[in-house]
This record gives sequence, structure tokens and C-alpha cells, in this order.
Amino acid sequence: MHGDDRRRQLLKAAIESFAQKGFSGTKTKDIAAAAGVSEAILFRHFSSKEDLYHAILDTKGPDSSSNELMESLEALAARRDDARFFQTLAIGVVESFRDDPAFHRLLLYASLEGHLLASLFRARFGLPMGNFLRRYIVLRQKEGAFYKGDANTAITFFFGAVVHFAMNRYLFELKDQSFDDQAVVKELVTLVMRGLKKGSA
Amino acid sequence: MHGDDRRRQLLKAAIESFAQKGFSGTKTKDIAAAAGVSEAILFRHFSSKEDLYHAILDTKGPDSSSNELMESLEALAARRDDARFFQTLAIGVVESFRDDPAFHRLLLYASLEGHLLASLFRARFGLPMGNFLRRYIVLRQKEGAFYKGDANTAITFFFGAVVHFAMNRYLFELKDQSFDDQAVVKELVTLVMRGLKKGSA
DNA sequence: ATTATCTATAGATCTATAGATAATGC
DNA sequence: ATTATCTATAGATCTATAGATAATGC
Repeated sequence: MHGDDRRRQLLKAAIESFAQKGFSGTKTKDIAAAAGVSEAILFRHFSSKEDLYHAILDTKGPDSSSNELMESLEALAARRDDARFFQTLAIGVVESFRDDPAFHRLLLYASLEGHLLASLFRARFGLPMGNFLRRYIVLRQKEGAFYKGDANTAITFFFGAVVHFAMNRYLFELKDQSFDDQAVVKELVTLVMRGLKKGSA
Repeated sequence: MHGDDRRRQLLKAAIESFAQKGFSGTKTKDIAAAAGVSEAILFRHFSSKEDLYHAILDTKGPDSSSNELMESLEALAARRDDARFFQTLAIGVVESFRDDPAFHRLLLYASLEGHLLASLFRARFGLPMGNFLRRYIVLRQKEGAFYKGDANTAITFFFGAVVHFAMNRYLFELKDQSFDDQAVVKELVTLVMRGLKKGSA
């Protein structure tokens, strides 16, 4: 196998293992074995275990799906379609957990372990999205469409509900919920909208 | 030092370390050092590192503060004081994170690592509380005070917002929020109430 | 007498490297 | 020629135990 392919394969195996067991719980031997090569090969591609962890970040650059989501949101914001705005954002978040639970587990481990990965990812994705959402909420408050209140708290309110649901369903696999994503997200968004938007009751 | 005291001291050191670094990230040497004794002493009190982890569960039996909370909630539920009911529950959750962040970090690690601790704790505290809250929500829906909708989703809605806030503030120490707990919780409860209760707008 | 503690260390595991060999591309 | 790969192993670290010594309680 070519160097680049092997490197990608090792990275993928590393992500899976780090996501499953955390940094300390992951052994270089396991990663190498998962990729079907010896440990020596692993250390030929990555100078250290830590380096391997860092390399993961580069595989998670801004991707097309997050750009699409951002454009959809901007269009909906321009039309002041609040319901679809929150619905789209909520579905985007839940799908992100559904499609790549390993990465979100990785992020959660990184947050607990205080690893750079967590803050870098937050700065790259969380902050821009948070700022965007904050601007929209403040705008809608000024326009008199949303109730007055602290915008950061409103963000916590919305993301809290959605992320909590996604984490329980896709990270910890609690199976007490019977409805499908669409139905739950739709209901959560209804609840959130009533909290934020005047006349939603 | 007496055996029982030493044992408690070691357990405390273990909780701190497991909470900070997870199970694999914690070395028996660190725990022993934090308690100021040799590793041999650690293994005299606990037959293995795993055994030490299990022993933590016993230190977290139902405590007086959670009983108090439950009684307060039952009284508020009997009076149908929805606002104070959710306010009290939310503050109880946030205070639990504030007063014992180590334990909640431990739980989160346990959830990720798939450790028994997580599911045992969920069964012991999470389920009873969830069932209690569900019964109350269903009751209030039947009485026509709350909007109709899936009760589990309503629970996710409420706990999501509150736990998300508490986690960001006390587990990951994101310091972008300037308001104190009381103020944020009050506002979150207002938002949740508008989502759930008729005539809250 | 019993309990708490220490030092020393066995044995396993883990990260990382050295040096040799097989496979690939030009 | 260069790149990918392996085996073998060094050196560090980690869990757990053995055996001896100091402190405590009756």
C-alpha cells in the first residue's frame, strides 16, 4: 500500500480507537493492528502517539456539508424563517452526531482530557456558529419577533436541548426514545420556538 | 493513620484522579502519591485498580441533599407550582455540578468508557428522577396546563438546557458566560416554561 | 499481637527505534 | 533506487506482590 493511503488508514483506525477508549486507553499496538501493520509502520508515519492525535485535526477541516448548512441558514435568516432556521440547524447538529459519532466521542474525550483538539475545534466551528446564531437572535429580538433576554442563554437553551438529545442517542446509546430523529427534532424545535419567539404558543 | 481513614483518603484521591484523567489515564502511583503513601498500601486496601473504581460507587449512595430535593419537588408538584418546580430542579442539578464537578467528570468518563459506574448511577438516580418528572409532565398535560407532546422529549428539552449549561460552566470551564448561576437558571427556566406551559408567554 | 507502612522488585505492557528484508516504480 | 514493511528489542512505565520494619492498641 502507498504511503498516503496507509497514513489515512492509520488515521482512521486511530480516530476510532481514540473515540472508543480515549487517548490513554488507546495503545499504539491496537491502532497498528486495526490497520493490519506492525507498530513500526505507525511510527514511521507519525513520530509519536501525540503527533498522531494532532494529525486528526487536519482531517477535520471545514467540509462541504458544513458549508452547505451555513448557506442554508443564511438564506433562511434573510427570509426570517425562524422555524425552518432552527429546524435546519437542529437537524444539522443531530446528523453530524449520527454520521460521525466517533468524532464527537473524540471531541468529548478531548474536552475532558483538556486536549488541544477540543479548544481548536471549538474555535474553528463552535465559535463561528455561536456568533452567527447570537447575531441572529439579537437581530430578531431588536425586530421585536423574539422575547428579550440574554442571547448566550438562548443559545445554551437551544443547543443544550439538541446536543443533549444527540449525545444520548448516538454517543451513549440510550434507547429509551422510540421516535425517529425527525420527529424528536421537530418537537424540540417547537418547544424551543415557543420559548424564544413571540406568538408561537 | 487508621485503615478506614486511609482507605477513604485513597478513595478521594482516586476519584479526583479518575475524574481528571479517566481510568486509563490514572496511574496507581499517582493515587498513592496524592495520598502520601506507597503503592503497596493502595493495593493493600484495594485488590486491583478496577476494584478501586468499583469502590467509588459505594461512596455515592443516596445522600441527604438529593432526598431534600426530592421532597421539595413533591411538595411543589402537589401545589402545582410549575415555575418553582422547574426552578428548584434546575438549581439542584446545577448545584450538583458546582459542588462536585469531579464526580460528574467521573460519570462522563464512565459513560464514554462504557464503565458500569455510569449505568449504575443512571439506574440509581437518573431513572427515578426521570420517571418522577415524566409522571408530573403527563399529569400537567392531562390537566390541560401543559401543551400536549411526548413527555420524554420534554424531559430532554429541560435537562438538555440545564445540563448543557452546567457542563459548560463546571466541567469544561468555558468562561464566556458572565451571569451567575441564579440568573442564568432563572432565564433558562423561563424559556423552558414558555415551551411547556400554556399561558406562559 | 496486630496493623500500617516501606523498599525492592517481578512481570507485563507500552512507546519508540534499529537494522534487515520485501515490494514497487522508474 | 526508493518505499513499505517486518522482526526484534531497548528502555520506560505500570500494576501488583513479597518480605521486612515501624507504629499502634490491648
